Amino acid sequence: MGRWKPDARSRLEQAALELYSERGFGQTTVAEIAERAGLTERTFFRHFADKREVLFSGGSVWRERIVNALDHAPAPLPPVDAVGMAIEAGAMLLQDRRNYARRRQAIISANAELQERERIKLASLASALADGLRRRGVDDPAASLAAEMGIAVFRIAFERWLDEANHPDLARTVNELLDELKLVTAGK
Amino acid sequence: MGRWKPDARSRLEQAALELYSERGFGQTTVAEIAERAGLTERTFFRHFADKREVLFSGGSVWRERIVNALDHAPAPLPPVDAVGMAIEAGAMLLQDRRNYARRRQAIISANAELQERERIKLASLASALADGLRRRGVDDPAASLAAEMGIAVFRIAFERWLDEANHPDLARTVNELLDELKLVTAGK
DNA sequence: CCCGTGATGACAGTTACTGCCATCAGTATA
DNA sequence: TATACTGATGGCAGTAACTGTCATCACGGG
Repeated sequence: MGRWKPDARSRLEQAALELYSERGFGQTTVAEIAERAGLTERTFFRHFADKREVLFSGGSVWRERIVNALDHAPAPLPPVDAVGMAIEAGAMLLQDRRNYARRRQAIISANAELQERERIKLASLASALADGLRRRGVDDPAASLAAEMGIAVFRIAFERWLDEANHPDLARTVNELLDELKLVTAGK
Repeated sequence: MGRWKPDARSRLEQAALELYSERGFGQTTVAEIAERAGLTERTFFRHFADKREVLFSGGSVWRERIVNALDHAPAPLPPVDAVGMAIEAGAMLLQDRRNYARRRQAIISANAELQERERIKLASLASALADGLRRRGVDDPAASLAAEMGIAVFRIAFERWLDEANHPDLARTVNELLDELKLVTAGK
């Protein structure tokens, strides 16, 4: 074994999740997280830019999956549906982690700063999706609009999937909401 | 005259805007803002919850105007168009303050923390719009979706209005983007 | 003339975050 | 085998955002 126990980063993530759950985000200090992970506060900030980021850095692979799915969506697909496919791909990545997602979301929902971070991450994803649409030849503002629609649909689908028992399938919920979106914008 | 110079709050807003413009948000301390306003740091935090909020608290009347416009929109209007009317009403409030809006937005665009705050304010407005739609008898998820669409349209319209000379009218830009949105969701 | 009220100042305390230097196991290299 | 290098960590001091608490004192009402 090396000089230090391995997986410092995941130990920090684990410790943070536990402490944020137990006492709440605001009542947890970074020093406490580091201590539970067997590290120092300074090391925490080497792995995560700030106290909030420890809950979000795991989302990078999820994001890449979505952007990648958009790049591989069939070319003739209209922008909204291409985005829909991408979001579905992301949904599948979450499908079998509902318990973890619930636990994490309970922490976020209880704290305004964490909600800010979550929103900006989704905004950044929307921006990446708009870039992807432009790579497909979609012009602005259609690209920006379709991307934002996709994120809005995901957010609402995710919320429903988490707190209602009758929405067991996230990808399916995304699709239903996408259809609903089309009805709503058609003026129904 | 009273014991203190009046308008402490607006003096703080003014000082903050100046300093954020001159040195940037991150390079400005609250103590400096307070000093320029002829007050103390402690007093700053009595007027604003945090260093960011000083740029956003003025938005409360704007928000009320929008929600109010939604409540007064013609009853038979489909949700998306009712939201569109509300956003237009908000747009008119900004129409003759493009210079101020540009200056403020330049500050926000240069700082991630400020973008987080801006996004969460818009998210909160979306939530208020969804509430308003429910008061009009619109069911979920149509209410949430239409509200989010309205905010997305506003964001993109606002951006274009600020940095392009050929979009001089914000309300008009909102309307154009709303039409574009309908085309996009229709699969065009 | 006194008394409560409200906006402010003063000050200490916590904690998120940063910069800088030290440490030292493992690895490559001479 | 000796030496230099690297990378992850610890330690520690410093800044600045925020909070709690108490003091001050013009103003208005009684």
